[in-house]
Amino acid sequence: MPELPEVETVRRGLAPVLENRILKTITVRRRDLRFPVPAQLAKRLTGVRVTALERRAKYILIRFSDGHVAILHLGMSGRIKIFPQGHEITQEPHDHIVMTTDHNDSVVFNDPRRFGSLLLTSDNALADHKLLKGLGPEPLDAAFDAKLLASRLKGRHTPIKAALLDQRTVAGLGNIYVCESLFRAGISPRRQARTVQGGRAVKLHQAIQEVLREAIAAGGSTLRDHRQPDGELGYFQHHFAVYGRAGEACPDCHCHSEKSSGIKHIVQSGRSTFYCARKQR
DNA sequence: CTCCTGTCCTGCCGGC
DNA sequence: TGCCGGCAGGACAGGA
Repeated sequence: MPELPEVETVRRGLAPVLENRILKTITVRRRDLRFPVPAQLAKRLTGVRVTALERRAKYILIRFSDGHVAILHLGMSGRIKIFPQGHEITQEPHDHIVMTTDHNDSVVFNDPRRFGSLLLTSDNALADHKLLKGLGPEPLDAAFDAKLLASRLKGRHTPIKAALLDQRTVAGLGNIYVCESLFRAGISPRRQARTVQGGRAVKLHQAIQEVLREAIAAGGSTLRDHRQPDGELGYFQHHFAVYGRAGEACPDCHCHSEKSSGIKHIVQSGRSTFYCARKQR
């Protein structure tokens, strides 16, 4: 589920609840997530103050005053629920981790498919952590420009769709926002990555940043289960130009007519791709 | 190295 | 109505 905009939305919802708070209780109901939740996690973090919530790619980093850093990934179906102090905590299936702060707010990590993970490291080991080490640039950082994107795509003999899904190229894009970015840039998902240089790289860079910024502003996209931590729905899904719209006409286009059948749905490296063959080359 | 496929897990939806 | 196959927003591990 969650790509960069959804993860950023979760981070923003979580920050006011956790920052500068001491974790009073941490309950791990299921440890067998994508990676086992460290057995000592609760013991290490209980009674420690949270100093900051950050995001790197699709990871949420929870920093603690003693140098610990918790690395949270929501996988495909992970969700964060917040129960403000005084509200009844309703339990649901797949509530794997529950924590409560010294303000009596509760934070619940729910993940039916258990592709998510919660790991623990320390500030000085963070940069070298195996999950973070190979990640490409943050797409919304100033350091990420068209030139850097082009250099990351140079020489790559894989479709641009696959290259952008690869977190080592740019970190944080997933299936939806890759499709949407390629549409906006007018680039076919089947185009060889190495041919996205010069003007095409400029357009793609701009499209990626626009799509991500707009999606964050909309609180992310809600397909099945993404909600903001306060329960509000994200609404960027209403702005999808191509994702999930096979057979429809794409915006301002005559791709759906007697002679063409609208937005195409193909499968690339095992994932659905949606695009307009008329606008994307 | 790079690239591609299989795999983990549960829930839901459409078709028969 | 009920069952079953296929598919889902991710990304690692391992093979070619």
